[in-house]
Amino acid sequence: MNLETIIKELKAQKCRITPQRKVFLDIMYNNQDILMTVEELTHSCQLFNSDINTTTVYRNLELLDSLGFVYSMNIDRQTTAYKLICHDQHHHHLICSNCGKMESIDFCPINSELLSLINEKGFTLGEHSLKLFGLCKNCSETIQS
Amino acid sequence: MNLETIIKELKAQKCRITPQRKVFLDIMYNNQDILMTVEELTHSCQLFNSDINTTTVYRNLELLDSLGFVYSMNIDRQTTAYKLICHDQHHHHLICSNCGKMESIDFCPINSELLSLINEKGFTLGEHSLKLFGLCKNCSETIQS
DNA sequence: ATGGCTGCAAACGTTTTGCACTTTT
DNA sequence: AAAAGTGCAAAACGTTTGCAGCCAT
Repeated sequence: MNLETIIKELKAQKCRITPQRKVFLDIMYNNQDILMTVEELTHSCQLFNSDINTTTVYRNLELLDSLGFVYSMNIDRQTTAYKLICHDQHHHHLICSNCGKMESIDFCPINSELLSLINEKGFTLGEHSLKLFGLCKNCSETIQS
Repeated sequence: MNLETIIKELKAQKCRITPQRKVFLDIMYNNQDILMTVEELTHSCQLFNSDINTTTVYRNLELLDSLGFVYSMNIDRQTTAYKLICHDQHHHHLICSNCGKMESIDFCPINSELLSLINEKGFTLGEHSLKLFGLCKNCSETIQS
């Protein structure tokens, strides 16, 4: 899914593409592999448009979130980080415990053995996600040196 | 892993087992399948000991967290929920999107196909977690009626 | 011209901290 | 007796909201 698709969806919702929003969307799109805090997002946006306010970042995050375009997680006790969800298709991930980078993998764990196990439990399967934590190539090299 | 093991570990860290802490640990242990907010934890603790303060709950959560015994997640934009991590062995989970209940499954997705894929990417595997979201038996029956 | 978007400042709710006191060891 | 834990109140922090003005459509 590309940026144009997201912008099209926003326009369909009667949202306007202001300069601030455009910069925000660019930043989110260009960093779709990493989790970013509100502070980092604001700072990155300000490199392109000095008029962007933290409040605006929050409001734009909320907007994207309401359309299901945002994935967020606590990175520590009082910091939440965000990233864009650009699901071309369904994917599972390698996640670097050091830098937070997510890399998609072309592998799905759902097989017949698992499905029959789920059935036995009376569980109705919805979304699923396989997350493999560890160190990405880059970080494991950096940390060792 | 049982409660005694956790208490033993706490004592090894020179922590004291006060009445408040004991109640807190009991509550965490007895609710290890569900995510609980600080408010819920405090309220539950107060049913057993009216002297437990929110601050104490926070401090005990932090203590357990520092020993790696706590799993936490944002359940909405401004609420975090916690649960005890009692890993007898490594486990994967069915998670009910409605009630938050986690049920362990005896299945692991790591196989040779996946391992060679990870190797190709230069990724160093650490922890991994398969989460299957959906509705537990109980909730799917309740919701349909 | 309209209605959505923004920045600012103030408000809000959760989490943390300082301190005096109590309790476990 | 010493060290750790507690409750309370205050502080700190991230996030949200109200409002007046601005700007994309």
